[in-house]
Amino acid sequence: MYFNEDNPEKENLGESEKKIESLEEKICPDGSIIYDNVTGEMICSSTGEVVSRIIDYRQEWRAFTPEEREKRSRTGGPLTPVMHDQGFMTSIDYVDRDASGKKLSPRRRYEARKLRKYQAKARMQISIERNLALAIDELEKLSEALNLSKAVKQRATEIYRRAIEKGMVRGRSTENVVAAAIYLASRELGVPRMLDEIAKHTNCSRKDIARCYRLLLRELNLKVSSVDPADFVPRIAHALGLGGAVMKEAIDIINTVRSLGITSGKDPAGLAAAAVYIAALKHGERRTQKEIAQVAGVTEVTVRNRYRELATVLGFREEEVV
DNA sequence: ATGGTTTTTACTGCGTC
DNA sequence: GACGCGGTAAAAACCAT
Repeated sequence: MYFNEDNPEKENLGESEKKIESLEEKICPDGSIIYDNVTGEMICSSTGEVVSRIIDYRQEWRAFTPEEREKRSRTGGPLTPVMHDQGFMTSIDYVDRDASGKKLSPRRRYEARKLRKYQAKARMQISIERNLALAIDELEKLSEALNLSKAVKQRATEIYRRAIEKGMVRGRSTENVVAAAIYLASRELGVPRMLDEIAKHTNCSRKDIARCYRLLLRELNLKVSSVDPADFVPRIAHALGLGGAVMKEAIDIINTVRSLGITSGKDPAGLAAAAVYIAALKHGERRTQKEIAQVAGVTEVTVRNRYRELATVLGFREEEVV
């Protein structure tokens, strides 16, 4: 069992998501379009042909509170000033005397103190910026390897920034936190990457990333709804060269089964894998359990177990379809 | 720390190509 | 015989208490 929050309802989506939906209707009136969130292709489920490639209209950041919205809008002047001037770093002596050794007046002392305080803050800012720049480098490389969308990248950056502002990176490897941020961001945006997949491209173990991910959730007070198994379907089907019709079928299977309680507590990738297996069978495009398990990131055994459950619930028998 | 649930690992038998 | 599939037992992983 991976994540057993049980939250079947979809988060309501932003304005721009609606734009995509209306686009779907325009192209295919029966609504049977599948959006492949890996390639960004729209696929007609009846013919399986790629209808169009679309770009992601969504903002690459999300705001949960008005303050955040304010903070993340990039129009207008920068709210967190970046210090270019190294000369600004000249430290102000902690002795309350001026250059000639004379004691400062109370007024000037106050000002000096204020300046020191501001300077400390600025120094902090700079160290954060420097670390962030390094992290963004790593993040860029990783998301390149993982084919991540801009939105996910941006969100991951935001998450990392908040993590570092909380001082969470100290004592942890940057790579680890970056990986966790990416994992978190990809889940938030409904394009989940699997832990193993991320771990494969880093020097971090899956466990480390998972631990770090949990920490991020806790420290930043973030809440992520459980992964929708259907989100995995396009990835799996695509990797096996299966068409849109099979994807649609698999998603249908998941949706009909969703309410029956079989899904809770189970690895969503396993369920998606089994659904694709059945869907492929139904369409006479058999793929072996081994193949599916491999691309889904689960074991054959898990595929089998989910398959068995699905088959009994759906009353599915292989002989029925040829 | 402990227990309960789930996945993984490893191994076996059976049927088919 | 190799391969796909189904099953099982024991280990490992995960979450909650």
